[in-house]
Amino acid sequence: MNAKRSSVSTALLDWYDAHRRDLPWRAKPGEIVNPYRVWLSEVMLQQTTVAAVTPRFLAWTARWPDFASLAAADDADVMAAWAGLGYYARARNLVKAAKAVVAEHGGVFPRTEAELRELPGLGAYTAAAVAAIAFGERAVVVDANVERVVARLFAIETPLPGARPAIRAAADSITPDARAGDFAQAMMDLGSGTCTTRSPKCLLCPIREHCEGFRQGAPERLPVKAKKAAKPQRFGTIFWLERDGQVLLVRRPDTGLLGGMRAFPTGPWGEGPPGFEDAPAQAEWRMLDSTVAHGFTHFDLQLTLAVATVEAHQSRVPTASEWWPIDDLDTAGLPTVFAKAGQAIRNWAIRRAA
DNA sequence: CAACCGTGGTC
DNA sequence: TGACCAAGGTT
Repeated sequence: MNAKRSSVSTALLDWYDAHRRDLPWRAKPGEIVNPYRVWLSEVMLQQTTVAAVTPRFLAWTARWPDFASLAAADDADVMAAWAGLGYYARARNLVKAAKAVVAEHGGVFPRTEAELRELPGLGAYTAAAVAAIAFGERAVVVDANVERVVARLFAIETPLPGARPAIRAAADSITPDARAGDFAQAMMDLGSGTCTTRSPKCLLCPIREHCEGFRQGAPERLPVKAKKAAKPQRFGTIFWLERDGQVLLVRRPDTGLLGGMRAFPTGPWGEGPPGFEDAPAQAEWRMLDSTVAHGFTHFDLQLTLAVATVEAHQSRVPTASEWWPIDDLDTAGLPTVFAKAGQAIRNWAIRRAA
């Protein structure tokens, strides 16, 4: 083992033993690791903060505690349980992967990085993290925390994403053969609490003396990142169709934006001014004055709200739709953009009634 | 390989 | 307060 690998990993693991965070998916020292919980937490934590994941992880594991229960779960229930977490392909892939574990692996999670990589929703990072944390395999685990720590430790100046190969090689060079899972979690704890994006707490860092970025001064400028393109603005209309205290919901197609989620009917979102063309039924549509704004990863959306009421007998509506009690709308599992719109319309109705 | 895919936390 | 960001994956 090279000298830097040994000294960095030893210092970091000692620090981890003393300062590790107590998280619900983390086995306590001496406790048996549960691979299902490790996998689930890793997927939930993809591009998602610990603060947002923690309550959702607890609720999810209470309802679906293992691969078998998740593989047998109702799709609509799973998607509703994921509502608000974003990147909904993760939920669709969780079910697919759980079914594959039951059907193709006899209910036992594969333990090598290569086998894990074959399951839907497990990419390079997650397969390595599960192999290391759940099964103790030596794997090079590189997430955004590790990228930041390593870019500073080795003073890598190449901008992301171009620096990925060099960062991965550097991470490999400091990953120990033993305790690879603890090492990965130590790097992530260090990155999230100490080697933070804006103002790293270098005086508290256990590997400061090995850090080239610290030695040079101004480690916070690393890693260098390419500038992001401005987000385009799009417009759309959503349709609130009410009938006898219920509102019409549809299920979005399984692919694409908000795929597989319950939603209000809506036309395509584009440049044009909003209109009534894509209404789900013939009715006296009325456009509300206020709009709802929502930001997605790669565009900003301004939604116009169209409302109408129909009588029970005139209920010619899309086939893949359902009437949902308005008073129970919070249980429908709507993605945040539609939850916002629904709340705005209910607020409008309350003001109007007053 | 660059575009697509969400949302809440954080300062 | 808005801009940036987070335990990324898929196509």
